[in-house]
Amino acid sequence: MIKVAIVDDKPQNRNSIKEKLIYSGEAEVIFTAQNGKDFLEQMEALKTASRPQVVLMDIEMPLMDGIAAVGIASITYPDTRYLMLTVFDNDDKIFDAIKAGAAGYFLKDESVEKIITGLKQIIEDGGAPMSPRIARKALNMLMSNPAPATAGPDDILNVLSDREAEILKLLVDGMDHIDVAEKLFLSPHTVRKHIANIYGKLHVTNRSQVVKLAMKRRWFMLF
Amino acid sequence: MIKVAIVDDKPQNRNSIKEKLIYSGEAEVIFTAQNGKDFLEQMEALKTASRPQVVLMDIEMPLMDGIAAVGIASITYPDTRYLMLTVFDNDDKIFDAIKAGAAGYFLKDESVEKIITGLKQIIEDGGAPMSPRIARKALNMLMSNPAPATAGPDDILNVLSDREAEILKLLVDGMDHIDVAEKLFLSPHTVRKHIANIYGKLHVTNRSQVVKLAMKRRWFMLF
DNA sequence: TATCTTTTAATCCAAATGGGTTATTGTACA
DNA sequence: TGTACAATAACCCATTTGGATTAAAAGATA
Repeated sequence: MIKVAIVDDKPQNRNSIKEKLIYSGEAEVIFTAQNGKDFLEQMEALKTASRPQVVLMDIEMPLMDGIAAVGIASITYPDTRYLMLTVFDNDDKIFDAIKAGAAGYFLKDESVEKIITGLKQIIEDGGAPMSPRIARKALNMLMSNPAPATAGPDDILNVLSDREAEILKLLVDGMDHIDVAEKLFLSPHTVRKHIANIYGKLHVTNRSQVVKLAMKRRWFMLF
Repeated sequence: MIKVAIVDDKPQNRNSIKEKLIYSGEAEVIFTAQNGKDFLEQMEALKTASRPQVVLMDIEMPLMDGIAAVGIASITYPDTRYLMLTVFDNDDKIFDAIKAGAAGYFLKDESVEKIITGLKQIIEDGGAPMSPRIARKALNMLMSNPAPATAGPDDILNVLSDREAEILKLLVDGMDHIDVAEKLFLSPHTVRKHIANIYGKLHVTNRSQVVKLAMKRRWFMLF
């Protein structure tokens, strides 16, 4: 049973979706809310374990709309997934919602089967219901803000030597060249030469930039 | 004029694309290369400012193929964008190339207009040419990559003042205290005082540690 | 063997950094 | 109206850092 919450300002919408989900026997409706503010208050009142796994959230609502609510909730309750409810598939607000932290969306007149399939999918493999057009737009956004997980630890070793990679890892851990020298039984001079070579290869000019790059590319997953 | 490099093992392919681009008057071909290795050597020989903005890269080539080349180049030259050249739109290797760091691809028999449009787009708004099918696949890959987002009681703005957060962001971008002072019209003394306060609040002792922490917690990457 | 790369180590200098301390101004809050 | 805090700015000092250059030894490769 998938634990779901429904947020919509129109009572008939809430009830219609709720009944569909309950009738399917696959989902259980933890609570319903009338707007973003109401939703956040009800989430706060619940214990962690009893919070919904998925929230179906209308975009346009009074007091606090769905985009604002997702923006907050996706930070404060990151384990819950957020799916928007919309009438049009080409709504620019869908994209705003994805930026705010929504995983995907359903059309309001979607069949029960499609909704249930989508819910299962998002719980099981994280795949979110989304049209190719929106997917494309979201991807562009992710790609322009350089990508996580494109280059793994293997790729960095094609660029840096083993020793350089070893030293870079220690730099990322916040050590200075003296610490590194002691840890690796090297002269501080040697360590500094390696660091200079690393900067050259990665085209950065200081410690912050190289740490940022290494973290962004997730080169050393061991922390 | 968009600065482009072309990498393809077949001379007639290189020339055909090169002439199309030059004829359009929109792009300038910085250099051409025969394979991945040749490409990397020519990149290394160039000064940063004169490197291509976009590289059109064939996938299958002798010595070093396009995927391996992009894997390395997207790390060593992250400011350059990489677009693959392929015959088939459903080639699984396109997906491998995207994982390695490519932004998108062109079909080899694409019209000049489409190529120019694609090049402009990638420079201006980061949008990469890609079919919806491939986009969806790539998006799923990126989305399944978990988002840590452990905000809450730890939320950055509850700890740091607005000014401190502003300065921290610039530090993460690799600026030193002089750069920050100029950017914010402050005295370098003031900036250093803020930095010291940030370190104190976050319990770190140097630049690397604070950059690592900010990146790990994703404080300044709302996506 | 000759050559290349990696790793090691050193020198020099100028600049940036970290760790203290002190002090003035402005704003918000009780 | 006083007090707290944020933001501003300055001073000190020792250490770390970045950049440039040189060079020796070990290992791999052709």
